Amino acid sequence: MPRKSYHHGDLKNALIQAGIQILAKEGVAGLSLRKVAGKAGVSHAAPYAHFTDKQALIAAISTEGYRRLYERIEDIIRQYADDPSKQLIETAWTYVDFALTDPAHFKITFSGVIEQEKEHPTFVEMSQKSFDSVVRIVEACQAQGVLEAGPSDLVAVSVWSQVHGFASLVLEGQVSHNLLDRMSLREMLIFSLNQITKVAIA
Amino acid sequence: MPRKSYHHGDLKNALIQAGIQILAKEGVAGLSLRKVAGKAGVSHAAPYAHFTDKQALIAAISTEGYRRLYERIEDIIRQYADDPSKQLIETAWTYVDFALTDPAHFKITFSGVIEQEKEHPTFVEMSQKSFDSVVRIVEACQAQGVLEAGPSDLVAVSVWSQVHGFASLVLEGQVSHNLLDRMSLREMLIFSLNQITKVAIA
DNA sequence: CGGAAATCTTGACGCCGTCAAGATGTTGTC
DNA sequence: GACAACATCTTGACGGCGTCAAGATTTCCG
Repeated sequence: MPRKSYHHGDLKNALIQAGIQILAKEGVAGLSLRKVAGKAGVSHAAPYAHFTDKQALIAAISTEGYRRLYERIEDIIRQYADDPSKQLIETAWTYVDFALTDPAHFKITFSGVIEQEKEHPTFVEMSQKSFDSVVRIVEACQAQGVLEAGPSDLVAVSVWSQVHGFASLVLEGQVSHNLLDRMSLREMLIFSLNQITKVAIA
Repeated sequence: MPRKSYHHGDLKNALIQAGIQILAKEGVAGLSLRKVAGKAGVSHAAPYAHFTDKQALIAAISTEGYRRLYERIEDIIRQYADDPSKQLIETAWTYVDFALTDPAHFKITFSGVIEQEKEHPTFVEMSQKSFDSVVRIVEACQAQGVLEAGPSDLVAVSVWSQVHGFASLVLEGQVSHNLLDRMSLREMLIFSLNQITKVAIA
């Protein structure tokens, strides 16, 4: 889409969105600043008015990924306000669903492509908020005896590890065809979650 | 190290080792075919006699990472032949230890940097062998009532997810300082494993 | 021994991230 | 309303990158 004026108006967000689209179409390897600029209809060096370097754009795209996840988690918490088990399952599934729906965006967000995360405070903040949401779900589950008692942040790390690991394994194709023929990914995920819960959930 | 003859002799392995060293020193972003070639003392296009493209070299480096893990797992199985719980813990820890000791090599091996894995059969074979080792440990644990009964490959996916996820979270810095001050990573890992075992292990 | 095959070098191409210099538009101040 | 300061964007350049083609060198095998 061409722009009317010399100035774009909202180039920063346009670059982030263009980046997400390129990730979806061409994967992590296909993401270049020049292509992102081209897609947004500006010259190849224009992004440097908004991002100090490529890592900064990647950090912004990652932050957007975390924001997307965070908002879905908050929706789920609201939707199943009185059912912590359901919150746990649906949050886990939304995580896996993100990985399947937008693999490259998921990878760049959650697979440590960002090198110096400390230099990107909004990224750290967004990931912290997401983790805090999980802690809240864990605490609700503990209150109902669904999850083992103990420090909620520690249990949350276990749960998050389980789900993150499962999503990663699926993306890497490490889940065998043999297994995939027998049951769906959602069933496998729920099975895995039931390994760490005190009582069965579904 | 200079070489005596026009032909290198074992350039293929030299390139893989050079790649692993560069990963250790400069991270994933610093890995280029030209630097690898330079480190091995050959011209910039020499690698193309042994690898079809950069992805093929990355696949070889990843395969080497899986081989390293596989050999350690087999050592652990032998060392604790009559103690499945110990096998489980030490295998999990060797996985996390790999991530901490050589983060870039770990990432490139286990974090889906390889795009078209089907085109690299030795990589697939090595990852399959590693997974099979885990399945054997799981079955031994199930026989002793340490892990829940059920399809061993399915339970193995749960265990592997847990450990892989934990290692990834640690690498990404998602484990809070607050938590790290209270206990060691090994303690956290053992806590997580105990979430999925029927009886306490240590 | 001689030619085929494997291995390595050289040189080139286009794409990339990044920087410097300058053009263009916007905003705040008197 | 003019104009200076500023933010934004363009143009052009640089070295490094992955990759390919052509040719040089060495090894292998009939």
